[in-house]
Amino acid sequence: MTEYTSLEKIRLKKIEELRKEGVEPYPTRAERTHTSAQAIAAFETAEKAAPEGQPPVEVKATLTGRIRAARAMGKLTFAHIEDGDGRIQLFLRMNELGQERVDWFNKMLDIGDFIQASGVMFRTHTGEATLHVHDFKLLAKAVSPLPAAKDEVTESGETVRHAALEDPELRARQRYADLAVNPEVRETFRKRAGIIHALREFLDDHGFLEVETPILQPIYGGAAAKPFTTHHNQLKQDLFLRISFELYLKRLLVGNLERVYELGRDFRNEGVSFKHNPEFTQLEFYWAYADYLKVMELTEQMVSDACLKVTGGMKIIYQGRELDFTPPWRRLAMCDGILETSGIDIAKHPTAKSLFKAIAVKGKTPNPQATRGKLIDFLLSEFLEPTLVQPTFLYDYPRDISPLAKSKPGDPLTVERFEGYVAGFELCNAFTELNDPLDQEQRFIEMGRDYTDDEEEKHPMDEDYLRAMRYGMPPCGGFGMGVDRLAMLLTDKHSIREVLLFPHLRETEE
RNA sequence: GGCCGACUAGCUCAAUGGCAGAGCAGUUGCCUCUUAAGCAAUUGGUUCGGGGUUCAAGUCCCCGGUCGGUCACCA
Repeated sequence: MTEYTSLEKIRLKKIEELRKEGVEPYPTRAERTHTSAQAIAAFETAEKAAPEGQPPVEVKATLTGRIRAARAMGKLTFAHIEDGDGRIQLFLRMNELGQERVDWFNKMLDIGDFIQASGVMFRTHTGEATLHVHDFKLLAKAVSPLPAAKDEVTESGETVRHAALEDPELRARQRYADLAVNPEVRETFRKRAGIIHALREFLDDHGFLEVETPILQPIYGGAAAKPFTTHHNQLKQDLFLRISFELYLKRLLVGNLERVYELGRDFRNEGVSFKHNPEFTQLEFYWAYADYLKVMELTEQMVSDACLKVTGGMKIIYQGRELDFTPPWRRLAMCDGILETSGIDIAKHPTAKSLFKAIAVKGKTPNPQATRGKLIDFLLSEFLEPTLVQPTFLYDYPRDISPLAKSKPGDPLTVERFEGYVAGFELCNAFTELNDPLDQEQRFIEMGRDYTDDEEEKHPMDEDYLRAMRYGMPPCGGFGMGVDRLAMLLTDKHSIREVLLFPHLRETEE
């Protein structure tokens, strides 16, 4: 049973009164001729077209929106409504509406209600383009008051927000309220949509086919992560929510679909942090006859294209630092980067034991059980990652942490893999894909051995994937990117929660 | 999961261990160019939950919850 606050009870009473008066508080139909921005633009056009000293041609408009502010002055009322495009001021006067209607507006309508208002555009004494209201109608009554923000525009033109909805928990839990009162939040999600649109458009234009592969998978793979598990009752079959799209997309290359991509959700049953959410949006593409160098070039083009389309330029400010996405991005061999930042030359340490000692000398203590690859990964995150602020491709990774990547010719310990780093975190991951079925089978076996102490992260052998590869897979480059992280960069948000409409939150007692 | 911090009216925030407050929102008036409108009056509280110390707890202690930060985990 809903417990209503005193404010809500007052509004519920108003709803009762409205019904008694024969006014439907939730009418079925609404009309609108202009959005707020369109009405203002049409009025400004009319003003410009008018001859000197002559009044502009009358601009009639029917607007819809949510009441965000109201200032009643007896026989006169000013209000602001907000729609998807912005805000516009309404002007209600007893001369046109009669005292009774103006009083009714003030008494029965509240901030948060949706209304429809018709009238003629004019400019107030203070110069604001305003709708002079000749008729209005309630469209939807709000029972609960919005956690309202009030904006004050100071003389210097700055907007000061008063009593804003700021609590990050409440903003995430009640995203609808956050969106309703914080216009910049709506802008963030418009940008996010713009990024996704730009990525899709770029890949479509480059001949890639968008595909959809299973989210429910009998065997998970393509990344080292703990999966969510579920069960199909009728088939009595355990299933996993995918942790990546990789193995399915590469099967399609076997099927002669030469360029494929998928934009969708991955699920990983792991920690939640400012850059991790249990479900997140991933972009993967696979490109026959390309290698990781070609993928690098396509990546910097694709990301800079999205940046240009969404922000209007190649340079952005992220958390106070300027980042420049203009291609070409810096390319840095991982061993060089690690040598520069840590002083350790991994080429001189071919075994885990020797590398561990070298790290210990530097005063750091990684897990003593770690493989050589894991130790290199440790060096990477400990020393190198924080220095990778400008977009950088870090390339050539250790083989034993890259079971799906092809070895570098003449260097069996290294694979052709790169990761794109921006602002100190990983944005994307790509490699020349391993297409040798015998080598691939060997890698699965190696992974199984290395992870025996951690069953959940163990890479299961995917026999069907190997069968596909035995039919012949063209040489190819593959790519994966956390789209949420790109959205964080391009909207200047520190937390992934700010770019997810409904981020994962703990359950609350209701 | 560890550590640190926060949680008080619908919103934003105050309150040496000593009567729980302000602004906005709400309600009732006045007001025909306001824009955080103004003026006058007024309503509104399980101080996150539970336990303890004390003559007295929003404040101190313990347990729990949620959030934030950070570390760990995370190819």
